[in-house]
Amino acid sequence: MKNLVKDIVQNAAQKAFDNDMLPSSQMPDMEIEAPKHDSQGDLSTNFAMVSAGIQKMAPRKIAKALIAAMDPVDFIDKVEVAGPGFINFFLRPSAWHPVVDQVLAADERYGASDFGRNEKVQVEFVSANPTGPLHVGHGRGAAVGDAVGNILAFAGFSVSKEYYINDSGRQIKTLGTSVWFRLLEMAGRSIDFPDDCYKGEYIKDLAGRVLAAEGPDFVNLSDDAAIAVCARYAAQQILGDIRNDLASFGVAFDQWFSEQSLYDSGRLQQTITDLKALDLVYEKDGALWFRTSDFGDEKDRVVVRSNAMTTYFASDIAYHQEKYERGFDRVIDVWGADHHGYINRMAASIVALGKKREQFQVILVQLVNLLRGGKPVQMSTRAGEFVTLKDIVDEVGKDAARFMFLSRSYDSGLDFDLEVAKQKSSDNPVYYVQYVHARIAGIWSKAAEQNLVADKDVTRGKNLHLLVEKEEINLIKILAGFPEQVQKSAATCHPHVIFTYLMSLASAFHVYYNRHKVITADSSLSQARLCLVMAVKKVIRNGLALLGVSAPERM
RNA sequence: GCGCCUGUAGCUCAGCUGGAUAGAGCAACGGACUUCUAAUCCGUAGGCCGCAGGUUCGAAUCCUGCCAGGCGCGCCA
Repeated sequence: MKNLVKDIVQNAAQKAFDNDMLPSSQMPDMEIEAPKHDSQGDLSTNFAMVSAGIQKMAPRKIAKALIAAMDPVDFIDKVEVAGPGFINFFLRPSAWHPVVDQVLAADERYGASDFGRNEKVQVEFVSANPTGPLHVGHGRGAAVGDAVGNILAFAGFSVSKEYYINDSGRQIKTLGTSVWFRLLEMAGRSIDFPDDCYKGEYIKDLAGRVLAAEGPDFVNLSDDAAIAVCARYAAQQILGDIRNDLASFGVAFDQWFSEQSLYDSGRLQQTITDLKALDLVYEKDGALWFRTSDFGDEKDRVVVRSNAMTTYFASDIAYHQEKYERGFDRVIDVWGADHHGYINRMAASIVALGKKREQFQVILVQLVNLLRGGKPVQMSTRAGEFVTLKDIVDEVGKDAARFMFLSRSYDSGLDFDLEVAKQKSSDNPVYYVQYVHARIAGIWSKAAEQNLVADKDVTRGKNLHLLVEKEEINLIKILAGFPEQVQKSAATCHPHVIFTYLMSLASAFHVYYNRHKVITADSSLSQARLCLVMAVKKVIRNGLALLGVSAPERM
């Protein structure tokens, strides 16, 4: 619709120039948009205002000339100049009816596009260390990363979702130590449990499982050997739990990438060799430093410590190089806001090794405030007391949790109230939207009982010309806007755009539902309305799917 | 001290690649079920868009400086 109107404007501008009503034929960078108020028409363009400089004329004069040059079009009711020079188009209902056909025909692909031109994008998210269960923050990161991946894919990007497993290094050893000491405690030894070890209950649980698997003689092993066994076993178990929790949360990764594999394959050593060959590193105080400050970082960073161990940063450089070698044009990392200090050095390393800055993007997800009935839930990671993602999914359900995580821009902190997320009421936005889907399903089953619709798989609308009510046209306008919202969401990597869209579509439907009966005595009109609400149902489903939320037939 | 994010209705937040009269939910008050699901809808009330400058025909939106809150500034990961 917007493109149609744009063509009309451009043709009129050309014609006005040909007739000497406008001095220049140069087209400005105009916008066609839906105005805020009904009195301002259905669509509006700022053509005249942005042309003022080109035409050297007052905007309202340009607008008048343009309208005068416009050919009459059957679906346009009237065109007028308003405000500082907006040109407002008032459309007839018939202008909007084809949208319903488009939705029904495209079905689960309605809203999809080739906007991304198949560009290969990798989205890496969660990537929590396998040293403990996922918590609320990971939940928000998981919801965001997964939704961004879905949205980019829907918008025509070739997307791969990946989880980076930090299964190497000190924290895994700490995990092994933690389990080992708990195990010794169980075996009756008196142990001073170290302060820097993990203290959660799950560690004791793991210790019990190791003991059961290895047998009573296990406690006689040397510390080093036992810790290695415990570490391997515990990391494996925890990773398995993480996979299960994410699966329950509706998140599926295309790839799980092990940090340890970078050591095993020699990829990490290769990266160090490359850095030396390119003179990007130097030695100081016995350590090897990367000249990241030459590429926008605040200071240089150590990649090999004076004890010959590589840093986490070194693994990450190798890992990101490996990503680009796999052919990704763009790499998106989803990180918690507390890691923002890491962005510049990562970006610097990527630029230093020959990629463009735009090929690396970090989505920083701000922190989650977990509340219960408006009061903060006290958590202490150190003491091992925290609400896990699994706890939340068990308590409020996958759909409510995901919808809540995606309801706000990740640039803002998020208040997540367990009581609200659990409520099956209007306080809870997920039901507001899902209810639309279920209501329409209900209407359709009633219609089927009355044999109103012969074919449930409608691929185009019937009697659409009968849709003339204000609420019906409004609904169709919103349906027409879905593809654009998907693109906006993809272009900005902001899933809450879809959330906001769904809320407005759901609201428009509820208004319509309360004011008009879909099934009436008039079977032709009923059919037309059934097609309209079916289109709404499909768009709700498509939008929810992007956010990883289900669309129930019944509630 | 430096960096990132945030500041919009009583509360939680949309709107931020500049446009017309700044929106929604919750909370408050008053209404609507013999009807396809009241998990809904309608109405009322509620605003120096943190403050001060600047750019512009036009600023919640862009720039600068303040103020306030959150987070971060390791040869940790």
